[in-house]
Amino acid sequence: MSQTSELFNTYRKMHGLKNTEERTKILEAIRSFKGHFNADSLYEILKESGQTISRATVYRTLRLFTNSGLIKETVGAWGKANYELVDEQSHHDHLICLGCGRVVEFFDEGMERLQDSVCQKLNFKPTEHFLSIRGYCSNCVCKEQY
Amino acid sequence: MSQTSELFNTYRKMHGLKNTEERTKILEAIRSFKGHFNADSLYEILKESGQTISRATVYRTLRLFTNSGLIKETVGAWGKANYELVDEQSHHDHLICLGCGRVVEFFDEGMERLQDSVCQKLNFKPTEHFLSIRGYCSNCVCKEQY
DNA sequence: TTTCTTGCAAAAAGTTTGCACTCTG
DNA sequence: CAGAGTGCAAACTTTTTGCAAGAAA
Repeated sequence: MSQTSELFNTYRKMHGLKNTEERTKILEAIRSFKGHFNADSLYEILKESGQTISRATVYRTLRLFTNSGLIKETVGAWGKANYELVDEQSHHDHLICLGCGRVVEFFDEGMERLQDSVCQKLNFKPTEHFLSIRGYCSNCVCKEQY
Repeated sequence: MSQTSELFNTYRKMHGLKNTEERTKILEAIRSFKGHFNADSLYEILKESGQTISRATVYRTLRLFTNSGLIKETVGAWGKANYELVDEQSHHDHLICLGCGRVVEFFDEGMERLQDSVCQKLNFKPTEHFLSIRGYCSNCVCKEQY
């Protein structure tokens, strides 16, 4: 059994919650879908794979998974709650487009090194960091309103 | 004239926008109200001071101020867009010590430049960023062995 | 006078909830 | 069987938009 499933099962048993087909399917969808998602995109992914689960259940399950530490809310664009699978292995930073809402993950070696050197200068021993840059992607930069 | 007003006026003239009482009042309210706010709290603050401005105008003005760089969206509470006044002087990133919990603010010119160059490389036009580094400060680094 | 702004009300977008029915343990 | 979970639809919250009237340049 996978690590994420265990994490959830522990939480589930601790809280007297039940194992249902819906929850299993939603977890599978999240794990097969690499990257960021929100309630609506998850709902659509499930629907496309022929497994329609009501929006209400999707929302309820997202809250449940968040509480159990399986997924986490991430910094996103406007208005919507954004999530990603919690995965300590893969570090990346985020570009968040305020135009289309897309979140692009990136990794820049120079940035990592510079952060280390800044830490050294400040006598700080880093263990992890979180960097998000908001702005407009190439598709949206020209459409910027107002 | 204040720096923030100038910032907005420059943007305003560049885009052929007009100066209105509503915009002035909203800017004043934001500046007198230290801290984070959202569309609704701003609407209420204005209403309490006897200057009711329609919600539509509040929302439109917030978008305008955001685009002009006067305020910025911040990582905030659920579901709502959260804002704070942009203060160029006090832009900083965060070092968060996992030992003592202290948050050290820092600013590194090279880091700012590198972020811009990464964005350029990825064809992304940045408006703001958040960087937090977790780790151990010099006081705590020696106690880290448990 | 021309163009931008505003308020209103309606609509859209995102999320939550009550209820009756269904399924897990 | 009891307690949880689900779908549906309605309700709610937050934000956007069309339009006619009003104000700035």
